[in-house]
Amino acid sequence: MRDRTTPGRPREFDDTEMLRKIMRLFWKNGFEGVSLSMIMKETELQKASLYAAFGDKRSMYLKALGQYHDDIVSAAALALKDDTVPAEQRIEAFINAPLAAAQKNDRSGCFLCNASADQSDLDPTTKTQVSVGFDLLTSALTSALRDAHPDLSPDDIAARAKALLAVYVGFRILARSDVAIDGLERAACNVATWVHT
Amino acid sequence: MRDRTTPGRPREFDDTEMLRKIMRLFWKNGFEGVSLSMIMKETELQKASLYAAFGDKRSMYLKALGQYHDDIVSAAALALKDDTVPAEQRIEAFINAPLAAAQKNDRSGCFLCNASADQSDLDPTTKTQVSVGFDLLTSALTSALRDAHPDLSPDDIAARAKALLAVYVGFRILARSDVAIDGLERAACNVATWVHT
DNA sequence: TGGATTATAGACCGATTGGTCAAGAATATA
DNA sequence: TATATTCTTGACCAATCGGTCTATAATCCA
Repeated sequence: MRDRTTPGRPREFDDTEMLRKIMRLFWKNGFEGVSLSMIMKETELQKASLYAAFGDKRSMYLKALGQYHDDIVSAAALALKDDTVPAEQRIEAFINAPLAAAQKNDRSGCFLCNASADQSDLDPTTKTQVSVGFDLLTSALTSALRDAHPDLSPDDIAARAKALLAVYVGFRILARSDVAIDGLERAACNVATWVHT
Repeated sequence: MRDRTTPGRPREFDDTEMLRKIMRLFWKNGFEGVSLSMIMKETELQKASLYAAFGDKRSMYLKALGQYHDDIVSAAALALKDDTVPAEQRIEAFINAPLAAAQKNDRSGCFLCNASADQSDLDPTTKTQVSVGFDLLTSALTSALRDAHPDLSPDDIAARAKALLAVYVGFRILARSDVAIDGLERAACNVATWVHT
């Protein structure tokens, strides 16, 4: 809820909660694949309330992307930096997450990846917001790799981090259509050996 | 043009040529991001002609995806199997293609990857068609890897092929939003060392 | 209690969506 | 030349699109 010392009629819904519902819609269907009427149905809010709270469709999308950043990307980055877990194990978990989700028949993929494919070339604001997300993951991967291989040069670390991010993104996209998850699993094991050396 | 012994008024346009224009639209904007009026403008055809030739919007999309398969994916697969070029060089060229395109400021990415992110979870026919494309690339990568490492087991080869495909797809998606291409380039060098050992 | 302020409900808007239809134009065959 | 067949044109369709507006309801502060 919002600050309850504000004058006027209080908002009857929780902004963040509604943003999460909107997020799931855009995540699954892309920007153009979501209509205002879908959002109204999902949130059970009237159009005017949505506009008053979040602005037009584009800024709903961007705010939904921001929510994904706060909820999902940040958590993934934190997990990658959690030094109570062995570094290599953290990285493996990150790389395996897309396959684990697919095995649970969750084919929604990664909103960041979907948005990059869907809107980054069309809307500059989306592009920068997606970049920020990828940058956060890159820096988290970097710090995990540094823990795993203190001997490697910063350049090597950076290159490996980007390569691992590419594998992650690739898995996310492939898992959306590739039915043969087990094939990807063996690929993940292969990547794991790259990480270990 | 089509068979000229058909009765009736002859078609005034080349199907494949128009399909390529439609392909570029869907490639860049996704399924919902393209309207019939955009297609009419791009092809300079009337709506009814488009429907008569290609069916409704969904089958235009699928036919456009098929055209991408015939034009682009097949060519990439052939290049990967071209044994007049050293196997490792073929693979490197494949992995570098996304970055080379991005450097030329071509951020359209890969239609297959975009379609996987955009429509695979929504339309089963798209999903299988995308899978077919990815399968072709996988088998081409497999044969290149076999040439490069005749000593490796088929399982190892298969795992590496999928991992490389994931890197390729990841690069394609990242290049759509990631401005720092040089960072990805060092990552590609890193992947190259994986290929060589 | 009485403004001032903010939120909700739902009618309303022009524009655009994907898709169809009827009429005419261009070809092949007979 | 007549007819059957196919293609092109452009009007036309209901439905939906994103977005706005007005009236009313609910709250805060004085």
